[in-house]
Amino acid sequence: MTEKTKLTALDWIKGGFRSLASDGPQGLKAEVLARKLKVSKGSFYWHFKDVAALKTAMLDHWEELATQQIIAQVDAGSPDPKQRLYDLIEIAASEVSEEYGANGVSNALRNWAQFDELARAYTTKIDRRRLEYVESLFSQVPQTRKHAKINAQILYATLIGAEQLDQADTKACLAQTLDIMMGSSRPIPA
Amino acid sequence: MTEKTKLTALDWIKGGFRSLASDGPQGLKAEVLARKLKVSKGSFYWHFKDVAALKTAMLDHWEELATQQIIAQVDAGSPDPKQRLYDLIEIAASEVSEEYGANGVSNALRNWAQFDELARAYTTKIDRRRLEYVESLFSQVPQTRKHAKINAQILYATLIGAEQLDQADTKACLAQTLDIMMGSSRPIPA
DNA sequence: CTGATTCCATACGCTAGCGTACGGTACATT
DNA sequence: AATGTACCGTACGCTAGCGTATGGAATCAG
Repeated sequence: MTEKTKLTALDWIKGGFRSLASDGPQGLKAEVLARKLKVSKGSFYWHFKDVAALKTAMLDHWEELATQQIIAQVDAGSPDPKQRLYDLIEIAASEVSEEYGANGVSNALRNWAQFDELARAYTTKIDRRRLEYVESLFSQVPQTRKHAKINAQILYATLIGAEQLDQADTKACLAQTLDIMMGSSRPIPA
Repeated sequence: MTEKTKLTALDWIKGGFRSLASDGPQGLKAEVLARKLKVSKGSFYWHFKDVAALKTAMLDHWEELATQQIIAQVDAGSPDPKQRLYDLIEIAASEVSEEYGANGVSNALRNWAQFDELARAYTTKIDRRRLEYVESLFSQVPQTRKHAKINAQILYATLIGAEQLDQADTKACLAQTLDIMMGSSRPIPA
């Protein structure tokens, strides 16, 4: 497939995410990426001023995707906010990060952000928007209205934590969390 | 205070955790640690064969602390399992990592483990033991017995996720999670 | 066909960190 | 006092990665 003779900046960005997902922040090196893309680093420094430039480009790209994802979520599927929550966790737990080869990109992103100020600034912003959206859904459901804000935090935190726990089944955790929030212990079949 | 003229291996281990908490896995370098401890790296290579040796020493030390922490939790406080869960989240949310200067050590540990096989082996083992303990508590509470295993996963995942979410109040998330699991929405004052 | 532009390879100097070798000091032991 | 051991400083060669400089190939404009 990938037999283009010339690369574009987007190719480097995608390669950056693949490398980030597989090797962590350590994978975001010019020469490392060049090797994975089968070119020399001379190519890299033509497309980007330095590695910091690639990082901001990656984060900008990710922010764009994240907002698109929210927008698509807003005007799609059932109009029932309760059902929307269940749809949401289904999507969040699958997250195969379609075009980046490796999954777990968002996971690696958060890992990266923990000790990198730039990445942290982006993820904090994105998290805030996502939390606001989930909170708006909870506030539309009678059973969960009173604690909409903290319910959103719990659901999102459960997603993040379960992703990192080898022992836990992310989808099952999210579903059960929603169930007990709604008051029913097992309302949704599958 | 710290005016010892000679260092011990434990000093390097503690320094390693401080550096890990502040700078992430990148902080676990011989020369970096030496600078922070105001000595040369000649000292480091006397106490440890190489950096890998320090890492395993740190992980062994951490595993020891983690098990002690569980044991202390088992035979202390109220005999009521329900109350024990509330005591547990109080402790977990505070976690100031008493002697390592910086808090967030367990957070950094998990971050480290995400792209380091050795660290991952340790954290996986520790997580499993912790989950088993929390599950045993849930299984002793009538309201939560049926879903003891997944409740344990959810509570632990919420802890992990909330710690990494700037927007979230960890203690509040854990308390509310327990509340809805127990069936009461606000049973504990503070 | 000729330039100009785009994209990449190669080579260079520089720094950070690794692990080793060896030398030095402080303290205990006898 | 002499010797040994524990602990640390310094200097060395090595590698990985950074960013720069420069030239070459390929493609497009005219």
